[in-house]
Amino acid sequence: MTRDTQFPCDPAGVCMRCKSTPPPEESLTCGTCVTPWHVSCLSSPPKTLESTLQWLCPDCSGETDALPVSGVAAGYGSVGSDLVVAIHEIEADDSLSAEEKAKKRQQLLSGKAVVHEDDEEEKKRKSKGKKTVDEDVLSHFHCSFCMQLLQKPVSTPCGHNACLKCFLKWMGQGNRSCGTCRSVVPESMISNPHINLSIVSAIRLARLSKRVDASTSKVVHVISNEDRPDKAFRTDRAKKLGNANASSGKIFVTIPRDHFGPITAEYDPVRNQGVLVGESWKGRLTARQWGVHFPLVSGIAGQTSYGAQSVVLAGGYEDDEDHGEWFLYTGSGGRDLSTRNLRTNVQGFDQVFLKFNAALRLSCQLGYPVRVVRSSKDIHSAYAPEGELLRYDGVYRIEKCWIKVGVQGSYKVCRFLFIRCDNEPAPWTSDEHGDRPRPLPNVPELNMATNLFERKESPSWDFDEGEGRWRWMKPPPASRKAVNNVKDPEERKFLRKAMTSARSNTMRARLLKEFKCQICQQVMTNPVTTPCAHNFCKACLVSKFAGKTLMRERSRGGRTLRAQKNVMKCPCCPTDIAEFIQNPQVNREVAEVIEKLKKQEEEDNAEPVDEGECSGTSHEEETLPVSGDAEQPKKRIKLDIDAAVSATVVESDMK
DNA sequence: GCGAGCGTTAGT
DNA sequence: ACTAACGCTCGC
Repeated sequence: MTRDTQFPCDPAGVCMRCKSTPPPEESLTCGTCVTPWHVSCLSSPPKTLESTLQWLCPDCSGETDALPVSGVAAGYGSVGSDLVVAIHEIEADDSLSAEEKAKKRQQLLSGKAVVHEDDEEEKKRKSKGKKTVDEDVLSHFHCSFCMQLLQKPVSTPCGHNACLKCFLKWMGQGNRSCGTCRSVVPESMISNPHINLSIVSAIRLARLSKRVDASTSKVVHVISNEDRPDKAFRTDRAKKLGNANASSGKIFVTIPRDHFGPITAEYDPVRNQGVLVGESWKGRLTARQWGVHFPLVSGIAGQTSYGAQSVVLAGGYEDDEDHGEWFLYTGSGGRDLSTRNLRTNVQGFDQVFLKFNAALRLSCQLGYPVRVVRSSKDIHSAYAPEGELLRYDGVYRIEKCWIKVGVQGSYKVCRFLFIRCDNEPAPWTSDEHGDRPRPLPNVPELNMATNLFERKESPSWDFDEGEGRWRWMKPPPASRKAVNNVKDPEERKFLRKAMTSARSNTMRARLLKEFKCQICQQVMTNPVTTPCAHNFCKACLVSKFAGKTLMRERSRGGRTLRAQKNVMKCPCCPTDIAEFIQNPQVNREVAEVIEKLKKQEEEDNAEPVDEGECSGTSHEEETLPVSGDAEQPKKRIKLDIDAAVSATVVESDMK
């Protein structure tokens, strides 16, 4: 999920979005708040000279009020976002007045009308009297006039903050002093007030964090994911013991576990391309990391009353019959697991349409696309990948399912007829295009089948003749997977604590960075804001001009001339701040926020994390793989003549 | 190469 | 809480 957040340039002229310093020709100053912005980082930069001259920044034009809509479901046109659906629902509700609708819309967009769980969390937090970092920041930055959260904040030399509008209004009434303390405000600030960008950034960051909290806290596995290493790993101790799966790694895609259909680019923040047909992975752990098939052992991913999302063909069941574009799959269960060794196990009893088998049957009934992964372990299949790999082969639909007696003789197995229905060609073909609807194959064993089930309703995923591609003809099922997948309550508690702590730590660090003194580059102590809206430690600024007096005595040839004013340039810009230097006042609101953030940091650092609580997870391994070392899937390279010539880099699975 | 012996995850 | 699940590694 991407969030289109726009940021202006900071007081040093560095774009807060791309962190570069734009040259003057790429910098645009807002006509209203005189804030500089980096043109190439604007989502909708002005197109004509005229509009450039009258340009209003996203803050002043209200552009940022609109939350970007994301998370459009795969293949289902432009509809499908929960947010869009919710807004449509509000609009369609005749029982609401226009005003009520507007209010509901606003609540929705500001994240207030989100999940009940979060409300409960919120209540708990409030009852405990604990505020989050962002709440704390927001609560500090009130305008001294309107008492609302600062909008385009300006800071007076006496250290008080106000909205630009309120400030201008006050001055427009003929006042020449601070609305809070009645100190005189210099004429230069009245005629040319500057926005205090440090405060702007702090408020933006705090707001952003609130939004992120509200929108992601429901999908906990994505958050807890961040504590995981990029690679799945095993500890040395675990290896010695033969403990295969000490920990699975981070999930790189943003789909929930119960996501149906292809994994498209919008779910792939890492590469922004989605999972392509033909991509392969070393093992189940890495295949899981790219979201193609979540279970580590089970061949079927699914839920009884919801449907099955994916299957693996690994040759574990002798009855499987693979014809590439279609195959016969055997259900799960019915095995004698007494020795707990799955691969050597034999059928011990009949399979029934329960659990995963029921999930597959439901996907058959509703015509859902089921992701198919082939494993090189399937030595009987001509279509299995070579090398020790798992390969994503695209989506298939289950057309029929039934029960037959398995090849092992005395026990019944569930059978599923899978037919390919993907928009990308299968890895074993040289076709340019994906599948076209194909007739049902002849399946002799159907003559012996019992409990035959066929789809009667129209399939959810079907071929659109007009568009010439497969797509969701009915909306894909909304994800039901919301809550933490960590079941152990202790582990859950620990993760939750670690998560919130980590998140607020980052937020705190980022906020503190926004309050850096432009002279010592440290977080400011006794912050002062110049009339040109640059922030420094009081001590840094004063010492910078130590020894310099406001007036300069001049003498020539023994004669004393009229004293001349000393020019003292702001360390960040050419503004003369000599007057301000005479009596710089600490911006108390900024100071308080900094102090609180620092205090929280100290408290957190003093509180040791009990590692014992999370034994067996990431802390055992000494040599944890680091970020950037993420194992990316291999894309199978299609061999054409040109490629073959330069194919010294052909992937290992092509030998 | 086989299989013991373990591991994690998630459905129910 | 229980347990099934087309896995994984190491030692024999």
